[in-house]
Formats: sequence, C-alpha cells, structure tokens
Amino acid sequence: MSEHISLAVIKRLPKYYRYLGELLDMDITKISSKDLSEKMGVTASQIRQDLNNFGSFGLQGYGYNIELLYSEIGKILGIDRSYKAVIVGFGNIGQALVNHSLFSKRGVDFICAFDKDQTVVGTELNGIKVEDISGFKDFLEENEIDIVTIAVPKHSIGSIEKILYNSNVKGVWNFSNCDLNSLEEKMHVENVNLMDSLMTLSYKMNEKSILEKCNVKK
Amino acid sequence: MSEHISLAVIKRLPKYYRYLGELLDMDITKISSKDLSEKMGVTASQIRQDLNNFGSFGLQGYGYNIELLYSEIGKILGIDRSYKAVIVGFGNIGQALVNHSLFSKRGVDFICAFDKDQTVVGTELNGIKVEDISGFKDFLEENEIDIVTIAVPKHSIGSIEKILYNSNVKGVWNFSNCDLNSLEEKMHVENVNLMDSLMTLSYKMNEKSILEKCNVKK
DNA sequence: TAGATTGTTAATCGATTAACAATC
DNA sequence: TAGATTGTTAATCGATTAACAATC
Repeated sequence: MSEHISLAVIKRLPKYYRYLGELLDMDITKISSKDLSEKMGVTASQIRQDLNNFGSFGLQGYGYNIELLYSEIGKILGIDRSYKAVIVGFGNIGQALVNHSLFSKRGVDFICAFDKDQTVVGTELNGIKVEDISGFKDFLEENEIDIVTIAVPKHSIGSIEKILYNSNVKGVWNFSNCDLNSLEEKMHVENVNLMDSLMTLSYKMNEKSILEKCNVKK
Repeated sequence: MSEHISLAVIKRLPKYYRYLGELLDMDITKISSKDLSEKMGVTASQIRQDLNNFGSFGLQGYGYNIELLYSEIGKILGIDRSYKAVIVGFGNIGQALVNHSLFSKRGVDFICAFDKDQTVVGTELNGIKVEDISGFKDFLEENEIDIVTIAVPKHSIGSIEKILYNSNVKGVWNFSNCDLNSLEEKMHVENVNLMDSLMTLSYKMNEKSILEKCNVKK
C-alpha cells in the first residue's frame, strides 16, 4: 500500500470515474483493463498500476465489475462526502459556477458568495446570496467552511490570501490568474488558470514554427 | 535543440511568463535562476533546463534580463499572434468567457457564438452575436477559424465533435465534461474539465482518511 | 482443465536534480 | 582578475511499460 500517491495518478482518477460512469449508463457490467485502456487511450498496465494503489478491485480471468469499481473510485475521490463552499468574487466566472448545477451533485454546496462591488452585494442568484467582502473574515470564523472558491481579479488576491491563511479552510479552488504559494503549505489548493490553459493551447498550435525559429538562432 | 518539447515543460511556460510579468511591473530589470526559483517554488536547475529547450536567453555571471526573457517566452507562447475564435454553447461558462476581456489581450478574438437554445439565439453580448447551431458547419467552411471553444453539455458533444473532425480548425478549447479522443489526432485539444478539477481537490482533502481505509482492506 | 486477466515485480524510459566547466 | 551565474552534461529519481506468476 502506497504511503503517498503521485499527483499524476490522482489526476487520472476522475477520468476513470467518468469513463466508468459512461459504461454504466450503457448497461455494461464488466470490462478488462485492456478494453478500458483502448477506450481511454492509455495503457492497460497503467490502469492496473493506478488502481492497485488503492486496493484490488478486479478478478483474475474476469476483469473489473464496473458498478463496483465505479463506486470504489467514487469513495476514493470523496464524492460521497459533502462540502460547505463559498465563492469569493461574483463576476462572470463566479456566477457561472453558481449556476452550474453539476457541482452540487458531487456534494459541493455553495452557501453564499462575497464581492466588493456594491451593485451585486445583496442580490441573489440561484438561491445564493451575495455578501459584502468586508464580512468575509468574520464569516469564516463563525462558519466551518470546507472549500473557498476564488474568482477575483489579480489586484484583489492579496487580502483574500491573508484572510485564508489565518482560517481553517481545508481546500481552495483557485480560478484567479495568480498562484497562492503561501496557502499551499497550509491547505489544499487546486488551480484552474484559464489564461495559462489558453497559452498552452496557443503554444501547441504554433509549436512547429516556433521550434524552427529557435533552431535558426542556435 | 530539442525536436519535441515535453508537455510538462510547455505547461510551465505560462507560469514563467506570469512571474516575469509581475517582476516587470515592479520595475525589476534582472533576475537569476536561483532568485526566480525561490519566488516560484521550483528548482533553479529546472528553470535553466526549461529555457534552454528554446535558446540561450541568459548571460553568465549576470542572470536573465527580465524584459528580454519576458518577450522571448511571449513569442514562444505565440501571444504575438492573433486567433479567430468562436464559442459553441452559450451557457454560463460560454458567456463568462466572452465577458472576460483578458483573452483578447492575448490575441484571441471571439467572432461569434453558437447555441441551439432559441431564447439566446439572435441576442448579443459584448458585441458577440449568438447564431443558431444549425449554421455551425457551414460557418466553419466559409470562415477560417483558428480556435473553437466548446462549452456545451455532455449530450450535445457528439454532433459538435463530428463537425469539428471534418473542419480545418487548428485548436479546440474544451470545457465540456468529455474527452475528445477522435479530435486529438487531427488538431490540438486543450481540456479544462472543471468536474475533474473539483474531484481532484476533493481527493486531496480526504487523502489521509482514504489511504487509511485502503490500508485496512489490504 | 484451459483460457483469460488480474496483481505485482522487474525493466525501461523520461524528467528532475546536481555538478561543473564555460564565460560574462 | 575574482565572483557570479549561466548552459550543459552526468547522476538520480520517479513514472510508465513490459512481463509473468497467481488465480479465477
């Protein structure tokens, strides 16, 4: 049994979960690592290695029972739990997340949102009330919040980071265009950096011509 | 000069770019790989290795000129280029992306959006008109589109994927909860899977108790 | 029993880190 | 020149793949 699971493995778990869910929807009951590997575009070896970090879910000569494996990976991912969450920054991204019903299906319940813009403070969307950011610190002290979702512009990050550093929040879902290095030692931070993602796509689309140019220079 | 750059390196480039931009804003003119490594929480070795995939941008005994390095990484990431982009699926996420002014600063111009919901078709947001999805195929044939951003629900993916497969689109920015395996052979696909990201965070927050449970079983 | 497929160990591959000669 | 720091080669580490014994 592994003491620590590598991030590469962890990042693949939700993908396994998705594919198994799709197979379940198609009323398929079993699958071998080989068949699953072809569907997913990975190696069968990798699937078996990954799963065996957490236990032995298969049966020799048979394969994996999809319903059982789906449920086990779900437990590993903690989707049977429920999380109290808030959103800081009620701009476009923040509002999109609140409107997205899918998250509550995975046990993430947004309690309320915070913003400093007085035109949105006091409004309500999808049952989520927007509070003034000035009350954020006290709110975290009075309520046990599991996940704080950050969707504020760059220049507002500093003060949010400080408040979170002195809180008991367990996880941060960071949509801002900054890293939160100081928080990473105290809590779990998951980054969704849209700008980084777009620039990665931009790089890939130009890789050939860029590498040629570099070659000339050298 | 490397023939192919590993994805791990590519994904770090936007991060270098961000940190160098911040240093520029602070009017700092030079930095050593050691100082930058401490700021970013990576090793100096890794920074030098990464950069030397593309050229020699530093000066022995001095370090790196920030303005020059920033500009060079920008070129490598292709941010001096401009891309014609459209959005398929004008729900919460799609609208948030259109409202986000930051992307046009990186050369990504959204021309228009497509949706099948007749209540949004014909409307306009931020100068972006929403067209009926039925015209999507023809539109791609008549206009040279670089990037298609996908933000539709799972059940609408199939038909979109087919249209894209037969198009000349160069890059896909995929916000759906599905992989686009068939497209990956023909174009560049960059995935932003919010559900996967949230489940990764959920896993991290519970890792300890989960691994203990697995230990008992074994 | 024979065939299939897992769980797991061993081999390979690639990425990260360390070390140091080159050189500003 | 002496000190600093790069570019680059070599060593280490970790992750992926291959192989196969265990076993259903």
